Amino acid sequence: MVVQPEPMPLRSGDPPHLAGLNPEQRAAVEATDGPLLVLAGAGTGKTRVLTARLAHLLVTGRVRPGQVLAVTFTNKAAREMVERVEQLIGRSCAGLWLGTFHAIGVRILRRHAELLGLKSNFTILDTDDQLRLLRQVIQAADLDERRWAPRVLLAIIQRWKDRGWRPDRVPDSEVGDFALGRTVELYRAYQQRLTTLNACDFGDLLLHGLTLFTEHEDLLEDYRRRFRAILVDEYQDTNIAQYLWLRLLARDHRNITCVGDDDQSIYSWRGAEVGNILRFEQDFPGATIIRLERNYRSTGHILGAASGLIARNRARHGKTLWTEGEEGEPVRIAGLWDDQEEARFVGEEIEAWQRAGGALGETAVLVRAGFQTRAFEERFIQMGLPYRVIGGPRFYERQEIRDAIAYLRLVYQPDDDLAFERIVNLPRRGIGEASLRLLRATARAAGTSLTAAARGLCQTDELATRTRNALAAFLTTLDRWRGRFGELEPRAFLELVLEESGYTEMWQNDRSAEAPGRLENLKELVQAIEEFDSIPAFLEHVALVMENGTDSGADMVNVMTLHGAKGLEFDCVFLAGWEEGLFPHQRALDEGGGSALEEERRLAYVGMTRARRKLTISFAANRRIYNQWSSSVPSRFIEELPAAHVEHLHRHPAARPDYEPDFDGAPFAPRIARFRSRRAELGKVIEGRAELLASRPPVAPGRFKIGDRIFHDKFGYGRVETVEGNKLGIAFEKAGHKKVIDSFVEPA
DNA sequence: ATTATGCTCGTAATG
DNA sequence: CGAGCATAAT
Repeated sequence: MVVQPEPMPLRSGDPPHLAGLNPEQRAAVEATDGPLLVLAGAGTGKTRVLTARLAHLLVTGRVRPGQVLAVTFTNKAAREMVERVEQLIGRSCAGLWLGTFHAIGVRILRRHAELLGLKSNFTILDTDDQLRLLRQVIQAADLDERRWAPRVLLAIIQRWKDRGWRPDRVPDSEVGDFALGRTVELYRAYQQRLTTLNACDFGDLLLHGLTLFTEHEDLLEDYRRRFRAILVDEYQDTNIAQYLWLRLLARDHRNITCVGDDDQSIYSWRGAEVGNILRFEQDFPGATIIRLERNYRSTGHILGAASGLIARNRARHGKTLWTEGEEGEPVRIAGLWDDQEEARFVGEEIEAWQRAGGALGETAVLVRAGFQTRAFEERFIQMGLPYRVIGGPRFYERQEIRDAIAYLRLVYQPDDDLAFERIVNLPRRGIGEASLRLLRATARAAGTSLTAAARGLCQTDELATRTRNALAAFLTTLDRWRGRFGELEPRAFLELVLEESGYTEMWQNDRSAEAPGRLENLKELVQAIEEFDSIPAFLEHVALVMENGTDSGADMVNVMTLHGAKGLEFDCVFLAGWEEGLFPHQRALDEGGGSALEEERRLAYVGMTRARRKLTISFAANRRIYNQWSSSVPSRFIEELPAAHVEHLHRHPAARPDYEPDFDGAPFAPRIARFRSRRAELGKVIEGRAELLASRPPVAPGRFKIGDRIFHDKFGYGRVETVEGNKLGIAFEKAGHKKVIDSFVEPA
């Protein structure tokens, strides 16, 4: 049965967590046990439903906090959820297992580390550490690390871990040419090194969990009994390993709620599998599926344009967003000469927005690739337009922060060889590569850590006296710090280490441009550590989190990548650089098969649905890439937008008859023939329309006539009864008579 | 041990 | 073009 949803009247007796929910939302919140998939379109109140459902479970007494497992994708989302739930139920929900998969993974792993041959104080490695380690592994296998790049191996191993494969489980068919087909051997060696280092990488946090569960039935039973309700946010972003976790844990009671939007799955390159959300009904037979399609965010035109675009994808559940809000302005499309003109155009538009009373903080410029932000930054600086770039290198990934943390790690864990290598000669202590090689060889031969090997080596005369003294002094300093480890507050301790190590001084003496910023960051780190009771607690936090401290309060234009914009919304959004090769990105086009292209299209959809009121899409005919000019052709996504919701502001610059594209040396070169035919089309349209240049609609308007059989994403099959402009009256086979906009409908 | 020079490579970025 | 890394030169 399909019912056109009506806003639910407020019932006076409703508890706060149910107040103001629409019928679908309410159904999702109140659904009883069993697998439940909530397909929540952009701006349909997904977070609201998730928190309300959690509150509902707690308030009705169906579960106690300690019996709920709730997973989110970012720490930020986790924090927000705790906050909102506590607000809804009016008390603390301490004891709740709420966090990212990885945070929950660590928590479980620390409890049972010994079952995996680890100590419970194991270190969590980041990408940098992993690469160092893999380089060693590749070298140890007598392979040329220039031919076989550690990065590539890391990607391969990560991929395998994402799928839940330990070295013994990697299918033969997946062993590629890398390292002459010895990848599994390298993977195994890497895991061995991790164990000796008492370390895990991020993939292990999930993979080891799976090993625990599958090899210790009793333990799995424990957790199954413990978690009587499971909630998962952003299900479209889960990887196979995470899916396997959920399936194991939910097997008995099957009381699992997943919330997500297949149309917003944009992280396959990070291991996410849209398949998980598409397959939900097969994975959890008898599952209830609830669609949230009422959008509270965007205008009708924005929604119509975005829906028309995403409808081109095949791999999707299919939803039709609708709104009771106003139509608003059509989505505007602007063709500019080059990236600078694009930046100028956007800048002027933002000024106009501001003059009309709009806030800068409510505007955003979203780009596909990081380098695109530069043109905007330059222009905004020139104009004196306040802006901030969101994203960029994260705080804890910065060199100086990683160095400082390496000091703490080494003090806390003398066997942390990676930390040792990082800072043993930083600042310079005269312990060079040659000495380090000897140290490594000694450690390896004795099967000990570098610290232990260094101690031994200082008793012999194998090292030059100078080096030996330097090393001995370093070890003594470390031991002194270790002596004061428990006695000082974390902040005082960190300050002591930074001071006595000469690390701060190193940057003070550095004359380079970035040195002041680095000192600034170190200060921030010192501030940040104050919130923690102990250094170990701080290290754990750092390994898992550490946000980029941005002053999100200030009224500034937001500039970021499309990926970075997921989950955010703004009144006025600019989507820049809609050109073939850039967006969709060439890599996606090269891949063939179409699934990569579909992900690009989802990315476009995510970008468009960030906008509440005003949406402008732009493209440039010429762009500098790697400091080389190259010509481009408008993105296919522009043509795919339903004409009814779109307005063209400029004629395409490349439509000039005298325009000669220069595709030579372009990193992503479109086909010249394709370009020429495109130009011919654009020329024709310009003749027809002086000012407004309409894109070629996917199918000509007025394409439906009375009696046509059609298909609608939401209402299914039907027959056209009336036609008024772009509005169709349809007799649906299942859903009765309805008026719909023709862009939501396709010929059956 | 540090510094200079040459080479390659270039989508997105959480835990 | 320029960051990041590896090798060569001092």
